[in-house]
Amino acid sequence: MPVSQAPKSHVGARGGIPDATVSRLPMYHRSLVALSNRGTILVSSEELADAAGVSSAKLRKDLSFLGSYGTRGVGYEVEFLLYQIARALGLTQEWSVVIVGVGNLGHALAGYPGFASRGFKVVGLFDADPALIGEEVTVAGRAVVVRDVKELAQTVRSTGASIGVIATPEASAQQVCNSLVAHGVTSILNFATVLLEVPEGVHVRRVDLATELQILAFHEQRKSQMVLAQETA
Amino acid sequence: MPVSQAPKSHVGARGGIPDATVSRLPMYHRSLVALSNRGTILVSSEELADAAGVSSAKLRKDLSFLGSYGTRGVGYEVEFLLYQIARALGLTQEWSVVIVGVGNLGHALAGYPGFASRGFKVVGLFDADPALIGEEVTVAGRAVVVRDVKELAQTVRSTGASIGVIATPEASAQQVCNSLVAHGVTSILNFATVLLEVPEGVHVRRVDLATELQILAFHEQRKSQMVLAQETA
DNA sequence: TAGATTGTTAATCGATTAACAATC
DNA sequence: TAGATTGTTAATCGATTAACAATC
Repeated sequence: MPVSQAPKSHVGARGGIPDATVSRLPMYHRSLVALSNRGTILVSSEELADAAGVSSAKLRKDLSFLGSYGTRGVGYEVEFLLYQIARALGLTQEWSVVIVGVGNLGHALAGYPGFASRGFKVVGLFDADPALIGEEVTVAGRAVVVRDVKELAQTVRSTGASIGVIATPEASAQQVCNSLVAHGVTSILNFATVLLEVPEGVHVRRVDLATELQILAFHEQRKSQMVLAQETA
Repeated sequence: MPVSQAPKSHVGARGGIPDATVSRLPMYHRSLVALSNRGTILVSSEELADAAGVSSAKLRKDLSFLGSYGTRGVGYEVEFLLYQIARALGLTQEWSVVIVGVGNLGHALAGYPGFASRGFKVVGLFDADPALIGEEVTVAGRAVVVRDVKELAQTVRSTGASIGVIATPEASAQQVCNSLVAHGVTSILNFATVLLEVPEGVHVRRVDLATELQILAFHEQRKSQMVLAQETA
């Protein structure tokens, strides 16, 4: 009884790109940019998968969710596929971003060259520390002045920024988050250790440096245990 | 025909903790530390799951891979569970870490308070820039001097550091990685955009700020598309 | 004993993979 | 036509979830 027609197509078809696939699209995008810079015209799924560090089967499956952008027996046109992935990710439009917290991490983020090249425009830098307010930070060649976090509302409203980055100490993260959300930000990248409470519809991604190190430690420990087990055996 | 006995138990049983579970252990650890600081003695799976932002079923399933550390009808002892998770993650031992690349990001990492409190000791800071070499950076109350990346080998050997953090520009990342691996580092946290080539047995985790922002942009775009679709309908 | 909560089971779901038909 | 490579299928695998028996 083949009843497997409707259920899967609901997810796989129009619009619904699996999370696992979305998380790999930036890698494909980056690999294609590198190929493009080298002047490569065509690329096979095998070559691109190699560059991105995945299997060719996975790559083809992933791309199939975006559409049918290759040519059988030939491969993919680099520029065309690059555009299609950029479009799927939303990189063909400009996104206004505000960064709250301009300590070392905030500085690192503001100076990150990967932002501007992918359509992210830092329209505001904010901090609560008077020592930092007024400082000029060079972001993608433009000078951006660090402003008081109290002026956040105005900037978010006037620029229509929909993405906010929180790089503050833990203690102020939730408060900053509330303020961002209240003024129209609906996507937040959180570098603070706390789990943010947000209303439904607001998307939060948390990047925690300690988490990454801890996972690394776990694997490191497992290695030494394996060595020990071998010695015992 | 119930043949499902051996296959699953191979992964679920001794030692083999699923990747998805490992990735959540740091969150549980953090939540337990918070509870411990508040003086909480006992916690139920429901409460802890809430604090960590997961379902109680998922939490109990995750914890069951570590062992049976709760009491039915009662809950989990905070201090005991905290220790067990720390032990599983390898946080009961000290890990020596070297950080290569002491720009804004490297500074942010070195100054990150979450390192020392979880047993990570920064034993070396390295850079290739003469302007940075010699600078004293305060790491967990100790002064650590930034040294020339050429002296990396000596420090890794003498301290037995097994974890390396790469916060260099893209161009030097692979070279630094090779050097780390050559001198005994077997786990690497990579903040550079490139995909590092490493020999088998070396564990690499990559954290890419641009990737995170791109995934955020994807979801943000999907929201606006949904709004558009609603308006059309 | 009655109430509470864990640890485990089994069903479901989503992601991965290998194989290959479609097609350039 | 022969060779190459995509896009899709179907099988497998791992993760999630709800329900509940075990047990404090």
